[in-house]
This record gives sequence, C-alpha cells and structure tokens, in this order.
Amino acid sequence: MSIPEACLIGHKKEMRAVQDSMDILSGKWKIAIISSICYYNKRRFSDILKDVEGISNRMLSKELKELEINKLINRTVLDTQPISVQYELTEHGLTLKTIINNLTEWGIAHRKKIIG
Amino acid sequence: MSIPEACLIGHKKEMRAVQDSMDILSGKWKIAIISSICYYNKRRFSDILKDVEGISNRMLSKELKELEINKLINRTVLDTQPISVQYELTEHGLTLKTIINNLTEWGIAHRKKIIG
DNA sequence: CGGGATCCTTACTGATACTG
DNA sequence: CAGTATCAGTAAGGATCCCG
Repeated sequence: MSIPEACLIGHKKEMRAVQDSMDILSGKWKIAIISSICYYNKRRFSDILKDVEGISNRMLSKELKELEINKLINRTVLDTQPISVQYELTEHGLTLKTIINNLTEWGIAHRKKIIG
Repeated sequence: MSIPEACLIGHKKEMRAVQDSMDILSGKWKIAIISSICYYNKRRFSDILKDVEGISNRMLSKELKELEINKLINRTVLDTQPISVQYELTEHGLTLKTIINNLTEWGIAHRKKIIG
C-alpha cells in the first residue's frame, strides 16, 4: 500500500472504491452467502439455506438473484429428480476469496477478544 | 489458508466467524466510516460526514456510537471553540486495515470490470 | 461544531402458503 | 427441490429543527 504524498489531498478515490464494493456486498446476508459458496466451491440452494443461519428462502432467493446480476455467481439447473440448482462463484466472484478469508480470520480474532 | 481434510465435514466454524464479523461491520455505512477514519488516521465528525457520501448526521452519530461500543474507535472531545470531536481507530480497529485495503482494491477492480 | 429529538417514508424481512 | 406470492411487522434512513 505504499501511498504517495497525494495523501495530503485526500482519499476520495479510495473512499469511492470502498463504497463501490459495499454497494454490492452490503446487506445482511450477501457476504455469508458468498462465503458458503466459496468454501464449498459448489453449493445447492437448500445447502446454502442451512449454511447461512437465520436466512429465509425468500431472502436467499432474492440475494442470489442480485449476486447473479452482479456477475459474482453462476446458477446452474441440474437435471435431477427432483430438480436441484447449483451455485458457484464466477472468476470475478473468486476474487473475493481474499476478503472472505480476512473476514473469517478477523471474526475469529474478534471473538477471542470479546470472550477473552 | 492451507485447509486440512476437515473440509469434508463442513465449514461451520468459518461460516460462524464470517457472521461474527458481519454482525459488527454490516450496515450500509460502517465500513465506509471506518475507512474514512482509517485513511486519515484522525478524523472529525464533520469531515467524516463529507467523506461518506449520502450519510446523514443522524446516521453517522448512531453508527459512530455503535463502533465505539464495539471498541473499534475512540472518541475524543477537543477543547476548541466551537467544540470539535475527533475519532480514531483503536488498536483493535486497526486490525481491520487489511480488510479495508482489500475492499478498496476490489472496488477499483470491480469498477474497471463493469465500465470496461 | 457535534450531536439529540421528532416525524415520517421506505426498505428489509419473516411467516406462511403455493407451484412446477 | 427451488423457488414465487402475499401479507404484515420492524427497522433503517432522511429531513428538519433544536440545543450547548
């Protein structure tokens, strides 16, 4: 992150970038959903429903749709009986892996800090 | 991230860790607020209000309070006329720097991808 | 300047039931 | 199984005014 002297002027660009990320990732569930898919590589609707504690199918459906629109995940209908749908991260979605890992580590560290 | 064969069992622990992080960081503004303070080291209320586009003073006030409760930031009242209040990251809050940087980079990359 | 209080609108969300 | 539809409650957020 070697940041030049432009620091003196401001960080509008960085702030904008963070906002851009959050526009897509914010919301109560998105990160958790992406994590689920990321950790398992491929994941079905009902599996994600179990991974993400507390989410309703209505919300999951909606969030998955948004993630698909933003090209972070791919949706594949499998020809099973009954039907099943598989989600996986796109190449672009995979670039979030670092962030997921950071959040996982930070969550663990934070929990230790709180509990003791 | 060398993950052992425990993969086969599941990733409940990691999922939980991510959720723990998000419980504290989610919300439309928190990450942006932390970024502002992080990038400038010390930042006053009115400055953050300008950095975080679109936030209202009511929301900023509320979010800052929550971040303070979670020990991510410190609040210092400066003895100026009129009064001013400075916020800075705690040691614990500083551990979020990696995540902020990742989000910044990802935001820039994502924008390039979308615009072309 | 840094908020708090009030009011009001919209977005988010869960529960439940239903369909291909 | 993987959603969709409807209903209704809660919470998030904005605008405005006020105060030390």
